[in-house]
Amino acid sequence: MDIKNTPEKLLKPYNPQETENRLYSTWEESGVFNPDVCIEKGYTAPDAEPFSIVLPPPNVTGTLHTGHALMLVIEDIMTRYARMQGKRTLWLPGTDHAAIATQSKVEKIIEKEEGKRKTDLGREEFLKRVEKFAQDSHDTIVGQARRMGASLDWSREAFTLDEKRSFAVRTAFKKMFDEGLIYRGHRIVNWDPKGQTVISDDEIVYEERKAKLYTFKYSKDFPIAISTTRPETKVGDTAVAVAKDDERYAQYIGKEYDAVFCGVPIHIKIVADESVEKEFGTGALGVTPAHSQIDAEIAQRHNLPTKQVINEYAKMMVGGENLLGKKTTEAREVIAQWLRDEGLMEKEEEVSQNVSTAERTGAIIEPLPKLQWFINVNKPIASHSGKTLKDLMLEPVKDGKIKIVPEQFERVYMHWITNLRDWCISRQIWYGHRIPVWYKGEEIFCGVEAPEGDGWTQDEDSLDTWFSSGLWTFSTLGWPEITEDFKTYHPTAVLETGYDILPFWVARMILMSTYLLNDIPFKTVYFHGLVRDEKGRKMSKSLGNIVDPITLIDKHGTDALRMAMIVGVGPGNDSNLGEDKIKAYSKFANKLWNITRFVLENTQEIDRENLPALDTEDQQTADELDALLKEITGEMNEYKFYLVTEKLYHYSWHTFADVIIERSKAKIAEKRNSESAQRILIEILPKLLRALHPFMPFVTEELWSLIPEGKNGRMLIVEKWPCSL
RNA sequence: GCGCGAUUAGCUCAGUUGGUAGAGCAAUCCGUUUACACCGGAAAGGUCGCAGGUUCGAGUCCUGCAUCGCGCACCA
Repeated sequence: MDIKNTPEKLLKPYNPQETENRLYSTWEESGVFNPDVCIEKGYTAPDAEPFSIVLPPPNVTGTLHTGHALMLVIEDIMTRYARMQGKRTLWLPGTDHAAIATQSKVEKIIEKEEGKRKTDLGREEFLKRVEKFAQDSHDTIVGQARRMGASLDWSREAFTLDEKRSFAVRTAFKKMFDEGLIYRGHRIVNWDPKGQTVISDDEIVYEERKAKLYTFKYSKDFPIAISTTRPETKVGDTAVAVAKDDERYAQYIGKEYDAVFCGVPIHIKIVADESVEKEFGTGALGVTPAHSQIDAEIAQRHNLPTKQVINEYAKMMVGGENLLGKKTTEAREVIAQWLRDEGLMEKEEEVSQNVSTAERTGAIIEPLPKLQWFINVNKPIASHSGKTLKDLMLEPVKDGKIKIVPEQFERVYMHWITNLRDWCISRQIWYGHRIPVWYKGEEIFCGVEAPEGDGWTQDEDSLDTWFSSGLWTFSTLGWPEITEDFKTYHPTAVLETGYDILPFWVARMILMSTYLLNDIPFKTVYFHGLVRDEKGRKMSKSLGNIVDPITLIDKHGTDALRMAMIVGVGPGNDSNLGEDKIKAYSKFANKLWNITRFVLENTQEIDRENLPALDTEDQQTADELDALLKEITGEMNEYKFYLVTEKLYHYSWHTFADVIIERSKAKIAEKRNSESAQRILIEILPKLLRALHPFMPFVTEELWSLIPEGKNGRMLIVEKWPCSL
């Protein structure tokens, strides 16, 4: 065979390192990631159906991990597929300032490197440092996304804390404030004594620990014994609650007692409450309204006083020298010893209990009464015909306007919304959107801009980061301005993210969109699973098994990593990323390379203007491929990429290469229907490259540039998908 | 406590609407160096967690159980 006309590079194995960055630049410079350019250049019809995805913005807390890599791969597949279908396709990038996460990361760095605290630097200087860190992280992340081959429209990039998004946040806040959905109130909140801020229920991580359950009486003449793992809070008790129908205690209900508990005078009323279980412990519950959510609710029902005994630093606020100023853990021991000494202790038993800790700082949460901002999820909204935010969040999923893939997460979503409590949106941190509320004496002003006149001070708190991310599908498109982009691309087609983020983010986007726009934010939610190591363990710093996706790319190429992450991994399923699997697909890239070489070398003399007829055998082969393409197109539309990739892999290797190409060798050598054999080769190859492009964009684009279809036509990225259903 | 998922070849996992099991990796044997050794061919390997049920027929549907994992709640 004449090798002269074979492109030089095909004579060596496929080299992703030489190819990938070059091709990404070619795509980016040609502007095809931008749907406007695609229309301008005639790749997309001006009236084409829009398809949009907003990138779940990675936190600017460092670098991308394998979870991000998976997200980029799946969304890039969706985007490239839509683009090849001729849709007006936008995949919009951005990053998230991630308030608490970023701030605490920078705090840790400053403390480690300079031994300073944020208060040593002051708000302004500290924020400068955070912004510098955020900028660096952003640059890293953007570079990494490019390495993944992500066809994101960088010209539209957004940041949750930039000028436009801040304006959207203030606009949304004011609307909710004016309608009474945002309120300020004293409530028991999750206080993080280390981070010195409130956190939401979702930022709590439960850790199982061993604890001691103490059973005792407040004093010798107190009639009922109670149990607790936290005796130090008992100096703040104002009642004992028992079950209504508990005969043991019925005679005491309504009575009041005075006692001196470890030197602190307390006044206890006995009440009957429905939340008390007779069988648990002694069947009596010491009520500490200031330091327990449940107790606060009991206190409210019975009009009991609230007595705060623990401060923001988790230290005792009451008692004599033995208690005052002590940490809660120390005070616990002091009180336990006092109970033993006084002969009040009835029982001490080891129990295991779930301790609430803060996700970011690891500190044990101290429930405290605090003045905070909340979003009321149960208030009927006049502008939405009396529906509550909860209703607005439930409806689109119930009605099927929003589909969740895989389906089982719909129930998880419903369950979560149904149990939703008011959302605490204020945080005592510096980095983030400052609450757009100003005070002057008794006056309060809420506005998109600061009020006119002197003497106003802005609220010190900032907003929960999820407030701004809730607006993400439309703040990125220019809202509150009604832009062309907003009109074209909202609601977005798909929201693709990890299932662990469902309550945090997905629910909040639905809340914001349905309330502010009267529209859904996306039509489909696609959840991907966790990426674990090859042994199925969660990747974690302490295990030292974290894999950097960029290292894998350097070693095996982006296409190989992408395939390894997709093949056989259904939506919502966790996957194990082993290097063997990646190697297998880097071999596959090379196999495609050699397939193309063989086809080019063996079909050079064929007359493309005047193609010969196919013999029966090859005609059947052609029909089989069309059937396969039809099948996988259906699966693409159902997001079953794990099946499509497996089938394409198998077809390319074990049908096209092992059967069809092997057969053609014999036919060409024996001059038996050799023209038919050549024609089937040049028919199959371009179709395969098109179908594989969303998954393996680099090697397919490179090969496309070497075959006549690509040499004489457009880039593969803007070519047509090989099958229309 | 409530809910969800998993249990298939040595390992990691596929298996669309029920028709006597598949892939990758590993291991065995044979072959090939003019598309590709990042190759080809062959053989081997499974009572599809357990027990019932529906059915002509169940990995697939139903019930119960076991083990593992996850989420939510409780945690006096």
